[in-house]
Amino acid sequence: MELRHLRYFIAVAEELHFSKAAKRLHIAQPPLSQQIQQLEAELEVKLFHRKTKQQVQLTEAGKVFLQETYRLLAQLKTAVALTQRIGRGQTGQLRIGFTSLVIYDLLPLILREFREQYSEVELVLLELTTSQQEQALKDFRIHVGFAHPPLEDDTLSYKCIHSETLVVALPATHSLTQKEHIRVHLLLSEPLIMFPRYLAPGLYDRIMALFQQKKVKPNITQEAVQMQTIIGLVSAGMGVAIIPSTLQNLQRSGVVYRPILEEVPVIETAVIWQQESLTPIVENFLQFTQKFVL
Amino acid sequence: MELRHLRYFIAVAEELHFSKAAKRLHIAQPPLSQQIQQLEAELEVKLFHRKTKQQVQLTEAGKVFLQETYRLLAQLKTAVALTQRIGRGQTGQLRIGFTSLVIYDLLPLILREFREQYSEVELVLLELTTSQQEQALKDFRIHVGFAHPPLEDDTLSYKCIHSETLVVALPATHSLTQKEHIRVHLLLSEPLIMFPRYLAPGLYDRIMALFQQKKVKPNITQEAVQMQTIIGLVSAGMGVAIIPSTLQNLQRSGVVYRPILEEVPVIETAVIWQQESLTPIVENFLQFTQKFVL
DNA sequence: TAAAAATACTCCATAGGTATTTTAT
DNA sequence: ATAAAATACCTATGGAGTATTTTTA
Repeated sequence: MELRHLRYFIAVAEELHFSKAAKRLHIAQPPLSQQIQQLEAELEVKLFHRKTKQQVQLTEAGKVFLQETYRLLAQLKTAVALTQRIGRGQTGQLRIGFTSLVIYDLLPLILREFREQYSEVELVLLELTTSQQEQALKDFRIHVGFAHPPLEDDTLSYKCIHSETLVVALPATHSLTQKEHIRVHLLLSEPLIMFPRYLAPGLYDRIMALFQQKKVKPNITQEAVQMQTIIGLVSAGMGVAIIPSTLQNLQRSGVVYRPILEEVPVIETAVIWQQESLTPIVENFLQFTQKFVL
Repeated sequence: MELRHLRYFIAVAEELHFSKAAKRLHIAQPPLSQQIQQLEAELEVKLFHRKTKQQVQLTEAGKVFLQETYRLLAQLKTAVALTQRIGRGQTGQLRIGFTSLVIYDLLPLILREFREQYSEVELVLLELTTSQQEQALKDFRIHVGFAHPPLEDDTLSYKCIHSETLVVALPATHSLTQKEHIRVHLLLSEPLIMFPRYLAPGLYDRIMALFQQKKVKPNITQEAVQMQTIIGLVSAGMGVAIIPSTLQNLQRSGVVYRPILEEVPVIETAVIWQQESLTPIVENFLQFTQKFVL
């Protein structure tokens, strides 16, 4: 049995007239009669009453088979549509890794717009450090990540979509706010508020490196897991902080941001993925993120 | 798209190896590759990863399509099975008309056994007189009937499956029980218990005819709708009754049955049906009733 | 080098066409 | 006499086979 038999059967069952059905199917009448006979032979069931050659009528079995055939072809249609949507990356699941840094600006922006365009794609978000994301990609636990170069694993693909610098966050009342630019060594005497190193080892080390160029150690008095908490502590006059510049978007009264005078490392954000397991959905997402490259 | 494509797709998806799948399908490998390519072209979706020619892998879309295809083919299978059961008269509905006479012996016997053999056939029973059954057949309200010839409509088919005679039911205390056979004219002086004529006009008229041969009228004192009630009234000594002989099976203390001496009309029971609307289920039923012809 | 899928071609089975017959209105 | 399905026979598309190439492990 082939779908052809089912399609032809529907035509005859609806027209109750072989010649008209044949016309509708753009074939001649004899082959249609043959195909229906084949179908009946394979089913070992008469689908049409053919007492006379003039009046074609469905048998009880034929009526039931017609309903079943409708359902079957409708399901085939939806199955094909579903498969196509998946094949085009319009539906399915997308697992995204991200660092704590992108959570404040870039990621919400991208996801909001992506959601609009690909409303059927289920997004699963996992906060992971850069190196955790690399491992998660290799384990297929995530499809893409937002991380910060350099990567340890050079088999992964990545594309920078954003870069920023470091700035100093000062309490508004602090005397250093008088200056337009801050020299790092001026911060040595200040209590420094940081995040735990495990949260973003790369960023942490680069901030530390600023001081180690001068062969001195900063005076870390507080650690906070959330960037918002760090800014809050600064606002409260508990100390100063060195943070990526996008975090200036966390406008908070009592906090003033100042650029650093010295050469400062660039903090890059990149989408990372595995080229070998590029699914349509990931492809769409990667293409989508391009819109957000400055 | 044809079912062939789906069947081939399943083979490749399960084997993840074109050559092995081709072997399983008893075709050569190249045509299998072609058919899968056709399928992918029609869907406009890649179902298999074919980065290398060695490792065949399902894409996400392919995985979903595989599940859908399983469901589709399973449904086709059950649809075919259902259609075949209906085509063979093994399932469906059978609407049966019957007169009050057959309810006491013949019908329960037939239905009990029919149910066992055709457990999936839903039986719908309608108590109708012979002429009501004839009309119901023409209106397709019933498929078969158990009725009593002669029929008014000679376009209907019928087959006698049972015939019986009339007997007299007497109270056990009655003096006529002394006789082995009863003459009808002896009943004239007795109170006669009958059923309303509309219940079985043919039978009623034939009982009356017994008396009218003698140009006399019986003395009908009671009417009861149920045969069981008539026998009950006889048992209570309220009068005598003339009844079809199978009703002797209603054994009841205080009632004695006696044959009638005179020539008495034969009461026939026939299955009746419309030859033009013979469905497999009716055919099976008719054949089945043949086992009950004495 | 071996193994597997893809390509190129060849062939024939069968879907579909044409002509005709059968049958019922 | 007309109309419709079935039958008989023919044609040709395309499914399947064979030989070969390509590609990767």
